[in-house]
Amino acid sequence: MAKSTIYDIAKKAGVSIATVSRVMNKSDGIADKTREKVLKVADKLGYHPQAYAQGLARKKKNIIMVVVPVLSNYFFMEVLAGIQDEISNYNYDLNIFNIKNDGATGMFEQVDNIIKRGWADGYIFISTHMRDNQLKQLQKYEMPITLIDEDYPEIDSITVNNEQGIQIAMQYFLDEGYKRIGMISALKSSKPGEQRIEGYKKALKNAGVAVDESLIVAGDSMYRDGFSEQNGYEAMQKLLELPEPPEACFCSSDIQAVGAMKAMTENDFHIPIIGYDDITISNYIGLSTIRQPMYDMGVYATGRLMKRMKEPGLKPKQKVFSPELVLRSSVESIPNKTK
Amino acid sequence: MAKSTIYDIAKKAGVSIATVSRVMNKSDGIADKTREKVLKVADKLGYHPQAYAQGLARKKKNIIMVVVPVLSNYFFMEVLAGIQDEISNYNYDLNIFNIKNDGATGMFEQVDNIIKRGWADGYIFISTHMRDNQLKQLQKYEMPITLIDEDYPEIDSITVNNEQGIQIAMQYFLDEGYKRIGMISALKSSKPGEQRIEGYKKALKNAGVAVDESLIVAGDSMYRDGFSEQNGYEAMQKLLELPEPPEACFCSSDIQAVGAMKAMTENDFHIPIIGYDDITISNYIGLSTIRQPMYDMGVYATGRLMKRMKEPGLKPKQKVFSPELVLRSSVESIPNKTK
DNA sequence: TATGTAAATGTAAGCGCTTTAATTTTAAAT
DNA sequence: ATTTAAAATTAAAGCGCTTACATTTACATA
Repeated sequence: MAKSTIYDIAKKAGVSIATVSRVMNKSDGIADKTREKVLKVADKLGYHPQAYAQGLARKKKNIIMVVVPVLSNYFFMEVLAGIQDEISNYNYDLNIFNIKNDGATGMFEQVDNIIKRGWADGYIFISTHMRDNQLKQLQKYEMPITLIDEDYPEIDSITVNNEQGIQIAMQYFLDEGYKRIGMISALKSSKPGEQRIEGYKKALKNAGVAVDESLIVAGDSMYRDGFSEQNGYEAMQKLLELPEPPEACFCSSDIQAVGAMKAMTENDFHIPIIGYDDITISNYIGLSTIRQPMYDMGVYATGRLMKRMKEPGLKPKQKVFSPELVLRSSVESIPNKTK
Repeated sequence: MAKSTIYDIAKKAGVSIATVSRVMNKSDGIADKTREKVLKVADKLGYHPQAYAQGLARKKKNIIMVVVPVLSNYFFMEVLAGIQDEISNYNYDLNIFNIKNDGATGMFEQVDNIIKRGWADGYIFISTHMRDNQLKQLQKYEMPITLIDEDYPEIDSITVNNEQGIQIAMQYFLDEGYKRIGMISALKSSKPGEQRIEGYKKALKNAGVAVDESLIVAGDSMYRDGFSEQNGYEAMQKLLELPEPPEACFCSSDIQAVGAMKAMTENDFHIPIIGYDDITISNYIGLSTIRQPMYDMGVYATGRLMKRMKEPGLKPKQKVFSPELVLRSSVESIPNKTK
């Protein structure tokens, strides 16, 4: 079945292409009889408007594009679920574009190209972690953009107050009387990596506790910037090998905490641990965590983008969600053999 | 910055649009001097070819589209990671299209529309579970398609021998001397749901063990067709409430097994359990499982699709991967209080 | 200097659709 | 039977690009 065009339908139905177009677009001013005739032919020929031709002729693509640096990641999955659910309330299709984080081409260049090429009517960028001057550049394309997990004053953005999140976790530990608190970081040079380390130090300082740099560790595998089970596993190994292991541990992500817990089990040495994110699984494995409302962030971001697409003049808005401490069995202390 | 077209560049550079087009496409037969001149202007005006116009003019979009019914799912994530990595070896962009599984519009109608609209040069459908006559329909669009996790003789497909997988797991339990083996299913009416139940029964029959229907259970929450932690949790609750609980348990997916393990912990009643998939986390929580080479499936599917795009005449090929039993601590028996 | 050839560039048609403005048809009003 | 306004339809331009074909230019050869 060679694909048919609007011309084929028009000819076969004995009308002009304009009429066919109108029928397909459900625009009115078409006699019922004509509509039926056209529809019947279109159906028989398996006709459907070509997305690219439509996109060119209209100035609209009816596409929202979400750009993520990596797919296999819980955080993105949850956020995407929110976006997905919310977008189904509008007449837009969702396209996910996965930019390569291979260093060969920078994040920015790729994002820049995507926008320039005009793929969609609006964009959501998740955790692309671009620099301010780069974000500024994007802005001048005058395209509706919403940022998730990063912010820039002139673009709509959705973030979580990370510093506050860490603060809460650390405060809990401090209140419990722990002073030597380990910190499992990820790629230290990544923006979220940096932020969390900073928050950790700040919390300690506020409590008047000296920072012991040796308690801040990351694993060696840097796949996904270190936000992986393996990385957490390696990091905890290191912590436990310390002459004086920490009494408790804060972890930059739940997924790393999963690895860290394994390391503890294997070494038969358990310290209270708190992760970050509250991915679905955490609830099932008893992992305490700082909850980020990932799903809600996706929903909110989508709503905001839609709004901006309607009213481009809107003043940029920075939405900051608050994290929340969720306590589960992982903070119960289990008697350990003394080292 | 109003977006510029090829005409703007041509005018400003004092050449024809054909020349600009040639420069942008790196086609040869362009004097170095001209190229530089054009490039400079293009750069200054922030020009980049419009994807939709290009797609229309050429007949090629340089896009591979992966269609999935749901995103927040480990299986898809892993498969996608494979696709993603493999595709980066070719000059194609990856687009993920997420069809809504809301019953309002059937899977098929959505998939059909996507193909008809001509979004991409090739498609990969993951777990869309369409019926044979529907798949047959798609086929006549003569578009390169590869199926993952479902098969149809006339379309390239990648699957795992599910029956074999269950067989292996059951055999292990039977060899260990268990006779009352529970089966945590998912949505029983789903294609994979059915398959796994069938495999379970077959394995028992082969071993001459009577099937006890009350040992085949699913949870009540049917979000994601029951392939969720919650569903597994509920299912295991049911199993443990049985007058005579099973001695071991096979689980349709790792993610359900995670929930099931929680139920066991809460009830302080442990039986050996084997999941299905081998998602990354399983290794870290000691979950035994039947490994599906998800990543490899993604890689293979992509390679196959590329090949078909080059040689459309290829005879359809059904690739079947073999599953593998991975034993971890979850099959160790832990003494339980007698009920 | 005239001529042939290859390289460089330009012209214009066309990809499949939308949409404005113009035209034709229909039906209501006189 | 006319006139007229409204409804239905069509013609044609244009969306931004590619590309086959035509034309021009540059240069070597006779």
